[in-house]
Amino acid sequence: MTTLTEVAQRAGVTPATVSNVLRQRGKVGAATRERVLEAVAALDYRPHLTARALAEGSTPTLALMVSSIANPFYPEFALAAERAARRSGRFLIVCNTNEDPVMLRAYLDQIAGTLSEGMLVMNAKVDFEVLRKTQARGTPVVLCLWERPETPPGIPCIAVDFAAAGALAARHLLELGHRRIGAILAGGLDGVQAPRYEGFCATLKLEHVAHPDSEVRFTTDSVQGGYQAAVQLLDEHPDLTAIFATNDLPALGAMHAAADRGLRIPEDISVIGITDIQLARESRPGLSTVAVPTEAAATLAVELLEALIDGKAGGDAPMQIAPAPVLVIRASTGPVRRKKRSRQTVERSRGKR
Amino acid sequence: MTTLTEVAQRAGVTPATVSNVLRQRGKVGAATRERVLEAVAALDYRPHLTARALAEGSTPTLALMVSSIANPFYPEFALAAERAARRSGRFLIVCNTNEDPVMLRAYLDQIAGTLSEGMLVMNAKVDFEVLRKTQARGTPVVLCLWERPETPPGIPCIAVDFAAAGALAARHLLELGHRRIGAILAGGLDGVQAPRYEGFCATLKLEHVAHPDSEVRFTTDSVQGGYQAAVQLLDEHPDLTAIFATNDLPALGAMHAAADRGLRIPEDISVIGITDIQLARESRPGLSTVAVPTEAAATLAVELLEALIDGKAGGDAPMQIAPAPVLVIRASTGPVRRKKRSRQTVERSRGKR
DNA sequence: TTGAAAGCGCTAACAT
DNA sequence: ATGTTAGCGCTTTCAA
Repeated sequence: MTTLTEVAQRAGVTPATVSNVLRQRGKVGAATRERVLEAVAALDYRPHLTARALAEGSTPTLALMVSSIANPFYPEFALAAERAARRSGRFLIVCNTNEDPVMLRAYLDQIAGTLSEGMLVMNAKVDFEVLRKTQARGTPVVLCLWERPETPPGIPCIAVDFAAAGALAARHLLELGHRRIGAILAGGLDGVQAPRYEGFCATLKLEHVAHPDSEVRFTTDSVQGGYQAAVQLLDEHPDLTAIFATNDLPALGAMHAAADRGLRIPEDISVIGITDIQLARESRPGLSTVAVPTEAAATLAVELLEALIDGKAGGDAPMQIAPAPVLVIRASTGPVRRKKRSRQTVERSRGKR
Repeated sequence: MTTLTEVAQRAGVTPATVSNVLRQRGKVGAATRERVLEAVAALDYRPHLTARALAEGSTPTLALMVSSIANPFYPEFALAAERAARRSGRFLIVCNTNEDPVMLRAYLDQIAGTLSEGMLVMNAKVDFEVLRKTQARGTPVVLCLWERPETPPGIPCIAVDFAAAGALAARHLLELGHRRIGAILAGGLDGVQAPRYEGFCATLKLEHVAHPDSEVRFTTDSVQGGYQAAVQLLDEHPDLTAIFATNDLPALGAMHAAADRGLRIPEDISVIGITDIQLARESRPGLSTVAVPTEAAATLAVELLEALIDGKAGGDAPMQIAPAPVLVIRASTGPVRRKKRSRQTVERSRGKR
């Protein structure tokens, strides 16, 4: 490994001078500058970022904590976050906590403030106390996708109005004439996706459309989970004309379930999700969904974190609201058909498939 | 931020002693040990990994260069790599080069040997010279998925026999009776996926099954690309009874194309891919594919890199071969149906046999 | 068993 | 315009 000192020796100057030309600090004579650059090139020198970090008191990296890279949404977010980080010359360390709070804590303890200057947290269930402690120790923390804009968590964060997303989905289905809509909630009533369901319910209520508890299913945030939930819903409520899922993955599963039951989408049943992940575009039929501002939220999160790092904002920085979710109509939703499906139709199609 | 020195002061000892108890070096009296630990707890001390790295001459991180996190295969690989890295207490920095060789170079230049001890490279098109230079500068590099086991690249690597994967796919289709098989090659004849296609062709040839050039399409490694390629193939060669794609994403696209054309899968047309990404399991019908040993390759890659870092292996380390790909039969492939095809078609396939 | 001291590679006052 | 000096926080001989 070549060091600054070696470059300095070869160029016949001191390390300080080399550092100056490298950092573009100016105040270096053109001649020496030349010699230094020549030496740098000749020795194939690369600055040692760790040493620089120690000397400067900060590392050019940000850490992103995700609960599960397996979920296709995270890579999309991570990609956007990395782009934003690179804009200010920072690297991104992706840490996968596997939904494990212990792992999250371990990461926070180990890399916050040492291997990285700041932490982006996307974890579903996080103990805010742990985040506050990290913050108190001096490393800025930003919660990336806070789902309740109406109640700031007391930690710097980017909020996304997920309730509005749920409402948008509900409104879309209502406008298409649907009145019997099954719902699939990934995670449960106390989970991070609950606000989406609340927004959905509120809109139905507003329009005086009944939505009995028997028409909701709680499941995991996966295609698989959505599939099973939809199977139950479809079997127990053959009069459903639409299904709303709080996330695209389960919505995709619901589409599969409907197809397996011989139901045509959207003629027999409409399906809508939330997020607009890449897959939603690529499914057949294309999944109607409510797009969440992934890119914008990631950019805002990085920018907020950087502001905190640079001291331009404090731990009491106001919550920032990401752009509003927008409805994306594809082929999985359509007007309700007058001629309702009868029990028999269902049985028949089931047998056929 | 609390430093070692502060802890030492509070415990009434020197930094060296604190370091010793923290590193479990033994040789510290039980009493002082107690006091030190107490001070550590009281001050909520966390070692500064950057400082430690500088003092020790190495950072506990590995970098993984991927060409595009957007491709769902990479997160799966990254997840496995991270797990393996954590086993030895290392963190993983994920660097997205966006298929851009300049970005790759920039990352290599900046973080190799400073922010990370070693580099895992998964990029499709890499300039080996750049990798060798990095290696020469002292930072180990491992190529994660070398696709030509028969010709080692001269850089430490994990090889996956992709040609065998292509052969397996071909054999499976042949055994089902298919004789007219369209192929979709993501990337082109000089791309990283070419060996898969070569393996496929070789097997067909071995069985004397014709595979004219007009029945291949080159496209991008995406659902979209596969869709378009399949549309062409299907339109121009209505007698095709199966489609082989060099990767799961385009295979999924091909399934969509077939469905859009009113073809039933696998009754009218069989589709098979390579890799076995999560999506292959979740598609409808489930995609038959040839599973690549993602987890094993990632683990091997990390272990090889760590061996290089620890000096247990040199830059001339032998190429390691990952476990052989295995055929995964799901619902997208089935026996050829004679009656579905035109008379002419049947005769033609018979004639070729 | 504990302490003192040197130094990892770099940066940043402060001198000259 | 360039050099000198003093660290950043930690580890690690080598002494005591």
